[in-house]
Amino acid sequence: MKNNKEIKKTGNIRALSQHKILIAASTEFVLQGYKGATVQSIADRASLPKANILYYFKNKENIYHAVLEHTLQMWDEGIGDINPEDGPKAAIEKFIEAKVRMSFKHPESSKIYAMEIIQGAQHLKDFARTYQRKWVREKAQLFQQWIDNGEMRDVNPIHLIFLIWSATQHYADFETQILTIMNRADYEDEDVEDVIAFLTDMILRGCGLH
Amino acid sequence: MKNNKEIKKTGNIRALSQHKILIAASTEFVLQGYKGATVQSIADRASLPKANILYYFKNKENIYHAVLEHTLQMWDEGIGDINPEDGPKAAIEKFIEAKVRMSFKHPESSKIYAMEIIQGAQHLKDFARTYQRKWVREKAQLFQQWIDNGEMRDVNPIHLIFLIWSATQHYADFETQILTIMNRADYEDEDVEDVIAFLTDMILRGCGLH
DNA sequence: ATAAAAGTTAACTATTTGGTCAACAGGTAG
DNA sequence: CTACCTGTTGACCAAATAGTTAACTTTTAT
Repeated sequence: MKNNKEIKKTGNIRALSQHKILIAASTEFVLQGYKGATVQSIADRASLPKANILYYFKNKENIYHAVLEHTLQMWDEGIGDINPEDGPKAAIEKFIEAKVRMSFKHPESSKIYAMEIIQGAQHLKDFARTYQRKWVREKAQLFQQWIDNGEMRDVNPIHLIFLIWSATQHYADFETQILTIMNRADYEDEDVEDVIAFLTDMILRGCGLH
Repeated sequence: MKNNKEIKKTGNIRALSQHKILIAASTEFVLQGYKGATVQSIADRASLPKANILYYFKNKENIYHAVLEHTLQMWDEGIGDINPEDGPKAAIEKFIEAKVRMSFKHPESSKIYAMEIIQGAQHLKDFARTYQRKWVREKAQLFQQWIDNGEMRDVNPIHLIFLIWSATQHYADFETQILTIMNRADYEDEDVEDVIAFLTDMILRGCGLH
């Protein structure tokens, strides 16, 4: 008696609670790290009793897994797949724009991802080894074709991808530092456009595509 | 009876032990985060009994502070101060080279620094607010002068500094990911030169300085 | 030679924390 | 109405861990 229809009410409260917990957990994991985030602190942030958290997620590691999965989904969406039809200029423009918007919209996702990688990617090794490696190689090959066709300068495509990743994610991961240096409390909408314009300009020129 | 002369032998074992502990602690903090790194794990890695660790450092937070201080010293050295005499081209070249070499030589420092910032820079707020903000503004002004003199393209100097920081540190912080994607076990000396060449080329072009 | 200082270390303690459990509440289907 | 499933929650426990203590050894200064 558990078909998809019946999960309207029951499934609703489940999904709602789980989502609330996920958001709270994300914040805690970013702020305190995996070990530093306690089930109690997640519960407090979600305004639920601790036992209720453990009712929805078997244990703390499960919560973290769910958070990571959520993060990877974000990554997938925000990566702005490169389209061969576009040619190098439009492709790079779209890619940079997608990643910058992503960074400003979901900084926690970027931060959790970054922390996971910095600490050795214990939970993401497989992801990087399979999915991500394939993605990078494919896109690098695409850039190489454009280079061979004389459509853009001869730059190392893999390093180019790394450059775009690092430069865009920086605004999410190092948010605190950047805001402090710029003496601001928060980013403004304008900042997003500024960063897109700056990075697009710099990198297109670097590729001989201005 | 404690003048500087007497600290030759006594000070030696102190300095030696403290250094050994610092190195071990750095690794543990990177791998496990602040809360996740236990005094015992640091002791094990340093091959010392736990009580000995607490003899040299009053408590865990003290160890972390020492590690952070050590990291900031690294940062200071590795930042390769920008010299106004050099002009924009040489200045950017030197800056990029210094930061890239730094990243490959002391990835743990970069990682600890990155984690601290990502988590909200609780221990580094003052550093960023005073020292770092001043540094960035000074250097930005320098770039602005070069721009005004027509010595380089009109690009936002602050974002330029962020770009160089992010692109260079990426190879330290995301080491794991990059190696996995490139299907390698470790970086080679050659990689350092490749990255320096790639980033210098890209960014100089972006600044109209090729 | 010896006293003081510095360093070493096992054992212990108080606290924190992940996870369990059992009792209870609320809604839903037949 | 009633039996069942889902969800809620306080109380509890065992393990982990930061930090203390006190006994002991080694080094240094005179």
